[in-house]
Amino acid sequence: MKIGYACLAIAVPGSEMKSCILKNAGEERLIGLIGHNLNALETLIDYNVRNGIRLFRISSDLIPFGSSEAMTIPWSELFSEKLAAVGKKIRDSGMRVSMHPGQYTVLNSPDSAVVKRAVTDLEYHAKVLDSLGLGPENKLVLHTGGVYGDKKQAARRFLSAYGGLSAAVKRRLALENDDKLFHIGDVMESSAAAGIPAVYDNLHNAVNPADRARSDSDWIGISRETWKEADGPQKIHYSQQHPCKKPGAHSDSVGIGEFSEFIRNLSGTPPDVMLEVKDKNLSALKCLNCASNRGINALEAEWARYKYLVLERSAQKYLAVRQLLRDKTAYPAHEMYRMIEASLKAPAAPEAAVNAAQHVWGYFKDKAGPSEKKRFENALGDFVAQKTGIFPVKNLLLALARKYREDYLLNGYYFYF
DNA sequence: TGACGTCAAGATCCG
DNA sequence: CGGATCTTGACGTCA
Repeated sequence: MKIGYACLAIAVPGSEMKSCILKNAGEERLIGLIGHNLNALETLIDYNVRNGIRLFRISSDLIPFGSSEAMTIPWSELFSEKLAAVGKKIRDSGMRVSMHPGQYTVLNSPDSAVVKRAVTDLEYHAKVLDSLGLGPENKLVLHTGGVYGDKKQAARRFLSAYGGLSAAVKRRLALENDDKLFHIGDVMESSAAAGIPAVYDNLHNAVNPADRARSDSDWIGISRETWKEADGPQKIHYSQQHPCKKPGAHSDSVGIGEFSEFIRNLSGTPPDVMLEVKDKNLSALKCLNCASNRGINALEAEWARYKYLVLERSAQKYLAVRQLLRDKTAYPAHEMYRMIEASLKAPAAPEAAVNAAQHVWGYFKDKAGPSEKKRFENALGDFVAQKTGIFPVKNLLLALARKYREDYLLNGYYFYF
C-alpha cells in the first residue's frame, strides 16, 4: 500500500510551481517557467524519495498553458533530457505518479468545442507522463463530466468520446466518482463499458452516494475488479470532511484516528491511497509513519519539523511529546500524532508564540546584525502590542533562515501555519 | 449571473 | 521601497 499526496508540498524549499497570466505567456517567459517547474518537480521527487513517499500526483501546472493554443514551444523536445532524468528518478525509486485534469476538462460535453479542448488537455497530460518515460500504471484520473439533463445520454457521450481518444491517453485513463453527478455506481458502469479502471473517492461517495447500504470497503472491493495487470495496483482517493465547511470540502489535515479506522476496515489487498488534504505531504508522512514502523528516527525527524508549532501553543504539550520520544526502543507514532493534532487544534497563545519566536531567533542571534535584531524586536513588539499577528514575525524569521541557510528551520513547519 | 475549486500572479495598500 | 494583503485569472457547468 502506497500513500501519497497531490501536486505540492509544504516546507520543501524550491518546490513551488510558477505560472503567469495568458497575456504575459510569451515564448521566453514560458521557457523560463517550464525550466523552473521541472527543477521544482525534481525537488519534489527528491523530497519524496528521501521521505519514503512513493505515490504522488504531478501538478497540471507543470507546463503552464500546456494544453492551450498559446503553447507553441516544443517543450518535450527542448527539455527531453531533464524530463528523462526526472522520470528515471521516479522509476528507480519505485514511485508511482499520476495526473488529474481539473473539473473544467469535460469530455462528455454536448459542445464539440469543449470536447475538443478536453481531448487536447488529455493529450497534454499523457505527453507529460510519456516524456517522463513512465508506464501505464501512472494514471490520468478524470471525472465523467456534466449531466445536461439526461445522465444516461451523458454517460453514452462519455463512452463515445473515450472511443475517439488516442492510445496514449486511453491506456492511462481512469475514471473517478464525483461529489455531485456521477456516483461510484455510475462510474462502475462506464468503467466496465470502456474497460478502464475506477478510482473510488470515499468523500465524494459520502456526499454523492450510490448506495447507502454499501460501505467504503464494499466499494473498494467492487472497484478493485476494474484494475487490470497493466493498470498496476488499485488506487483510491481518500479525504476527510472539513468540520466547518460545506459537505465535500477537504479537511486541513488527515485525522489519524479516522484514517487508521478506515484502513482497518478494508479487506483484501490494500489499495494505493492518494490523500486529498490541505496539508499535503504532512498528512502523507503522518499516515505512512502510522501505517508501519518506519523507525524512531522517522518520528524524531517529524517532531523536529512540528516542534515550534506545538511550542507556540503550549510549552507543556511540547515537553510531553519530548518525554514520549525518550524511549528509543519504542515506536509511539499514533500517540505522537494524536498529541500534535490535539495541540494544533488550539490557536497559538500569545505568550507561547513569543516564546517560540524567541527560540527560533536563537538560531540567528549570534549571526544577525544589529539592524536585523532591531527589526525582529520591533516585529515581536508589534505582535505583543496586538498591532499585528504573528506572521510578520515568522516571515522575518523565514527570511533570516533563508539568508543564513538554516535548513533545519527551513524544513520545519513553523513558518507555514 | 454567481458559485464552485485551486493556485500563483498581479494589483494595491501600507508604513 | 519592501512587505503584507486583496483581487484576478483560467477553465465549464449548473442553480
